[in-house]
Amino acid sequence: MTRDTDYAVRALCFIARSKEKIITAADLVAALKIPRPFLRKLLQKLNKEGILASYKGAGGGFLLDEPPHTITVLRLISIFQGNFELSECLFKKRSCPGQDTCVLRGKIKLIEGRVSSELKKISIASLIH
Amino acid sequence: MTRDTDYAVRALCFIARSKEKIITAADLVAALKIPRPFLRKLLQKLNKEGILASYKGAGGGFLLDEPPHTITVLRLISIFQGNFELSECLFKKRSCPGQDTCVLRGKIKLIEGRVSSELKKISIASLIH
DNA sequence: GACAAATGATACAGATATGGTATCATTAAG
DNA sequence: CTTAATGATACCATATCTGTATCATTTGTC
Repeated sequence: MTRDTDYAVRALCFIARSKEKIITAADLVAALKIPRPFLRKLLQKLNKEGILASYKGAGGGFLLDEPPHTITVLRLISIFQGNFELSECLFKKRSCPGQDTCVLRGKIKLIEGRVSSELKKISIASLIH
Repeated sequence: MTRDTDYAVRALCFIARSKEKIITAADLVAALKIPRPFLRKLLQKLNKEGILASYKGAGGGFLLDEPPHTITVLRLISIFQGNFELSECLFKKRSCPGQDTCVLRGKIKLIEGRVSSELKKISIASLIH
């Protein structure tokens, strides 16, 4: 997990806890000590993904735009780090040399699938309870 | 998995198959089309780890120095990519802000443990059969 | 309407890791 | 002695990660 994802989890947990109340970037900086410009970028991304609603101008800020149980860690990872993959085939176009690599890749994909489904079970809701 | 690890798996499978026969870097380059200097660096590392025995000079090359079933993918990953971790705590020294992160980290560690034990089951022996 | 408080958009920068290259030293067989 | 091999190292290009800086836009309040 990268810092993006980690910060996002913490920010979302904080926002989810303060139900209804609008939260500003400044609030989050104060509470979580995340570098401000970094946090802002990340909040904007969450907004574009439809996870947060944003309100501009004085009195503005952010609110959850989805129920906390639909926001999973798997999803956050895929937002900030691209699709979750433990291993990627190096031979997209070219022919893959021998079967060993593919045997390995097959086993890894299996593990990957299990991990994905575990990460999908971890939601913001499950973290704040 | 990085390219290092991937190449290492393929190289070791190749070497494991040609039992007894000494294998040179040139053989591997020809068979697996891995960039030569990159491969050499990686073979040296496997040698230092005791996985390969090396012989210098004309007629030299590499041999397995361990039975294929003790060479696991988990071990190769830890050699080339450091200890296997899905997520790392960002707050080594400083106090961790709130419990959410630790709750999350706990769940991730659990998944991590399962993945590790799966990766430990995949050995060079299991790949060449 | 002016001002202040907030987000939106974007460009830039430093550090680190990854993937790969180049070079020279060392060893051993013939 | 020459040639074929590995050992050791230093270097480089690129991408990603983490973070900074700046300006534009919107909105509430006086």
